[in-house]
Amino acid sequence: MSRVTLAQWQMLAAVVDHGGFARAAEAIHKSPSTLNHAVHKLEQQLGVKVLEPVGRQVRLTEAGEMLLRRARQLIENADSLEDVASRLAEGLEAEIVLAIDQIFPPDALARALEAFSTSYPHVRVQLHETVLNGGLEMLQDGHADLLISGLAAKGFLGEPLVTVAFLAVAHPDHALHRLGRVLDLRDLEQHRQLVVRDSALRQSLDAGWLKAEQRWTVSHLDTSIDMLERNLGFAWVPETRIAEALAAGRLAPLPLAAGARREVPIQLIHRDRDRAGPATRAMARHLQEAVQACALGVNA
Amino acid sequence: MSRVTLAQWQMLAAVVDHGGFARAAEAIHKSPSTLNHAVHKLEQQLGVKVLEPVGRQVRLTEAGEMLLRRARQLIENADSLEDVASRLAEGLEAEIVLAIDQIFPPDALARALEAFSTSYPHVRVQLHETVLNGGLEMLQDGHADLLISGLAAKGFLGEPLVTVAFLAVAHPDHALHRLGRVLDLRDLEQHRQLVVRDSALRQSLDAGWLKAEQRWTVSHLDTSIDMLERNLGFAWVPETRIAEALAAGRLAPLPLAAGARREVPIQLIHRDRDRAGPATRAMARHLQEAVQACALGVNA
DNA sequence: TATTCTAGGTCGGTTTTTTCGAAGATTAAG
DNA sequence: CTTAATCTTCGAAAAAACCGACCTAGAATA
Repeated sequence: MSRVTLAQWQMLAAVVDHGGFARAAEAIHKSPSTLNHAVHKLEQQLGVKVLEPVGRQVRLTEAGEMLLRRARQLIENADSLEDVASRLAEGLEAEIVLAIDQIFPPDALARALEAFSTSYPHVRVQLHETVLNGGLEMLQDGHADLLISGLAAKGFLGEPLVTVAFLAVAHPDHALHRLGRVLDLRDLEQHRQLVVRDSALRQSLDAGWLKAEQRWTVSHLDTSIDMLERNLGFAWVPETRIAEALAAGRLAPLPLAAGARREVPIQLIHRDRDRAGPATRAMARHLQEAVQACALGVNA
Repeated sequence: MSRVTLAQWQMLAAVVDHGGFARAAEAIHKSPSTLNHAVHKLEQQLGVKVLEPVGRQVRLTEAGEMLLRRARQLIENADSLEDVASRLAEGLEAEIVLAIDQIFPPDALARALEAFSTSYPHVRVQLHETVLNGGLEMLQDGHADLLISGLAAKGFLGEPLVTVAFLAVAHPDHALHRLGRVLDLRDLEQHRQLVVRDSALRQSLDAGWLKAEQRWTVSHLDTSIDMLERNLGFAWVPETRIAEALAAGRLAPLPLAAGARREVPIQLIHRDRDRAGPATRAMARHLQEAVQACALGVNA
């Protein structure tokens, strides 16, 4: 089982690129005989002539041309691999774990991830869509590098990111709308509220803000919105997520006397800001920028 | 400029795959200390720890996992490269040159090329679409490995491949059709004939079968058919190439007294059948099979 | 035609790298 | 506390890569 080394392919490439053994030797700081030896050994190992004499020079054979073309790719891959390693050596993370609360606008998330993936194509991203305490739990257990949440984490420093507006809404045909008047909390308690289940494993926070008699708990915000549109209850949901449904008349805001709109400040929280690697920092920056870009996009 | 060798990556992979230095050493017939040295040197060159001790064994670090995943690809590419070389050593051609007369059905050609490319993905194919003597010239000059032509090549052995039926056709509104009667050659001579230019560089065969007063010569059969559909003349063209146009009424066969239909036997000719490499032989076989498959396809 | 210059090819010795076996250190299990 | 199974370290031996000097041959030149 003979093995051609990368160095051999590189030397062959050098000879071809610099047009001769002598020139190539100078370029890569080797002696001509070294190159000669390496190429001949390569030919012997493969059983294929890659260079043929023409006049007093050499040029690639047909087979050599084909092999070298592929060998160049191989060399490039090897370089790329070492490049990745060198970034890793500088502290770049191989993987970063994100805990993002479901209330965070998906547009901004997608934008941030896209920007991140172009700067750090080799860093894997693990994305957890959390709800309330679920995100905090991941942060506290050290299972997440970054958390985006509407809750404050004790003992962690967060940076304000954006405020998400929650709107109490229901289907236009919902009984609460049929009342045709301003509503108070007593009215709401008579009807079914849709809440999203806390994703925490240990201590689940009670996510309902109301003691509605009937309550359905779902795992994902999307499910909740889907149920709203099917007129299965009412709920507070992020305004940006239902903008289209409101415009199309599939949902309508409830005319509450107070509290129809809740502004929840969202924070970006590092597990350990000082020890965060470059990828984590970049991801944090991209998330900030994405939020602002989306805000501008809405205004424009 | 430190260079990690393929062997180093392979040893790392072996340690991981066989679950330890000792086992891996046995598997690849090296001593454990060799593997240890190689991996440590790798780590030192990259500046990254790839293995970490856990108990009395080792396992991949996060970074190591990522790097090894890519390294495996690299190793596979290198193996593939040497594999290609070994086939080359056995006489496989790096490139085969085909001279295919334009009258050869494109369907069959495409089918053959597709089949060939799956069996010999690394062999480049140079395809020359020739006309009449042009193909013979390439064969005689040694510029083509295989020729498909309707002409017989002196001094070369050909295998019959298929017969192509040529039909004299013109646009339905063409003056020849308006005559409304059976035509003879005198009639044709009064009108413009479209002929395809011989692609030979040295001795161009006069491709026209008629001494029509007006003649347009084009380089490609497709151009000729296009002109026919634009009612710019009449011509003999392969039936299979205009089947659709005939069915759609864009073209109509000329009612000639004789010679409206010409059967031209097509041959497959090797430059040197005995010395042909495996790729050339395979290509010849695929061409034969493609022709038969297409014939069946038409019947089905 | 003879000369000279400029390539690649060859050869022996030197230096570097790789490899190995043996001894040391560490940890899980008995 | 011993034992067995790991990885790790170390020095020497083997292998290889490397170099410089010399050889050979084609191409340009006088």
